[in-house]
Amino acid sequence: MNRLDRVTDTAEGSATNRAYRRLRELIVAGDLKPGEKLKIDGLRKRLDTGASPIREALSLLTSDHLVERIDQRGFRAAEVSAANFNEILKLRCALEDQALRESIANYTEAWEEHVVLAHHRMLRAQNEKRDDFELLHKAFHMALLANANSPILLKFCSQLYDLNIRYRFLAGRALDYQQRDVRAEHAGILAAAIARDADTASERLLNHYKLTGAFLSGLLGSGTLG
Amino acid sequence: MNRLDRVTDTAEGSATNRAYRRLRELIVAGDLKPGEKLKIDGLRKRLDTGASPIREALSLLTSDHLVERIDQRGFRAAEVSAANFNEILKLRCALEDQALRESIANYTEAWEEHVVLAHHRMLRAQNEKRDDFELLHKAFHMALLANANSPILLKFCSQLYDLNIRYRFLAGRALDYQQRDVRAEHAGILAAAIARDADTASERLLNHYKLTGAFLSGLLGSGTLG
DNA sequence: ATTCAGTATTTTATCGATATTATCGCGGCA
DNA sequence: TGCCGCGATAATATCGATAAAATACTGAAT
Repeated sequence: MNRLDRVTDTAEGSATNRAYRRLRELIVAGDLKPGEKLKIDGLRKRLDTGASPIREALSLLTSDHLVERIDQRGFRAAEVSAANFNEILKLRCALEDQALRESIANYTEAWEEHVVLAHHRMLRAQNEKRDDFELLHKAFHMALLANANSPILLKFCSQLYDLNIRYRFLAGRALDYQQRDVRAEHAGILAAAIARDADTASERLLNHYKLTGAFLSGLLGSGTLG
Repeated sequence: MNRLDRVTDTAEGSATNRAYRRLRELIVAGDLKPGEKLKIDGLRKRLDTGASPIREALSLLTSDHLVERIDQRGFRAAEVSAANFNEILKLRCALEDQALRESIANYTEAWEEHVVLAHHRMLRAQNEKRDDFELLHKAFHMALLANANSPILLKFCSQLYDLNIRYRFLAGRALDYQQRDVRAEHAGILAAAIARDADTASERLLNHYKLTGAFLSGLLGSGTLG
């Protein structure tokens, strides 16, 4: 593979990075099912790359709790369970509460503008039903927390976000976002955040998660998921 | 390398696992200095193994925030800074507070016995000045939190513990544990935990961390490190 | 039928080699 | 003198092959 081929590849960066992003997509979106054995050779063919990048990408994904590594017995996609889902929800609420409050405490105009922009981009994608909505939705939520200036906390939140969204995909993408006025919830969080009202912002944010959580928890309980 | 050689190796498990453990030791103990470039070939010779296990171990360590991976530019040991240290301390307090309270809320006799045992082993190692004290010290703290039944939270706490202990090593192992009656602090935490007094236990645990934290923060501020 | 041992097959883990990329140093030029 | 680009060097990333381990399979004995 020479330089020119590289450029025309679907994504830039090293083969490992591409494999990492692609595999994460596949797991989060549920194309690789929970508990499924991730055979190197199969993935090698599927992603059209060597075994080394695959192995390294899978190693990286173990840190995101999306892949489990069993010594000498390869990799498998992380299992899902109601307990796991509830743990993620609880942790998310605790960590994002803290991050959002610190973010607001460190208020700057630059941050406010970033958040407003992220919200607008998300809204636009939502209205146009563009397929990058999920990406921008995450970007909005991360933007809210970014001003906490706490890289580790932010990374934890990002990981938990991905773990959570995986359950949304498993439950069926269409189901959840029709039921409520999610736009209003987002707008409410944004408004409270830029008004520097940490209590209200946090309450709305956590409510936003808990509503989705209760909905998904119901599905999980009724055995809809794997 | 055949089967018999494997068994006589310093540690068991795959080459990747051995490299992972060894590299983590080296970084936490400060033998690999913060910010130091981690050249594959150098480590390959130092640990007497191939490049693949080294790369994979370094990938795993990035998830522990002990190694930074820069695409196409290799790996380096994570930097240290006062800001980073304070972030770790703050997060640790928040997460361990939650974990400890849940652990106590889920009280069982089996858990109580585990904690008592872990405490005793740590104490014995401390009295005999054995070199596995650090390992047993971590085991005691993790045992306190284990009953929260929250694997992700526990893993976060474990990672933060390692990140924190790294600063202790960098500051010089001897310095901190002479100043206070750490034995009494541990005993106090244990007593409150098995008395199921979550408020007291958490207060003592957090104080335990904050005392060490203030001490190290002082050293950091005076430019003793990095 | 069931269990067990031994064998065949699949899969993982690891090595050695190569291609690609970054880095360093030197000489020419403003 | 200082800076830019080019070539040499070093390091990374990746591949293909092999060794080691686990899994699946077969058939005999109970």
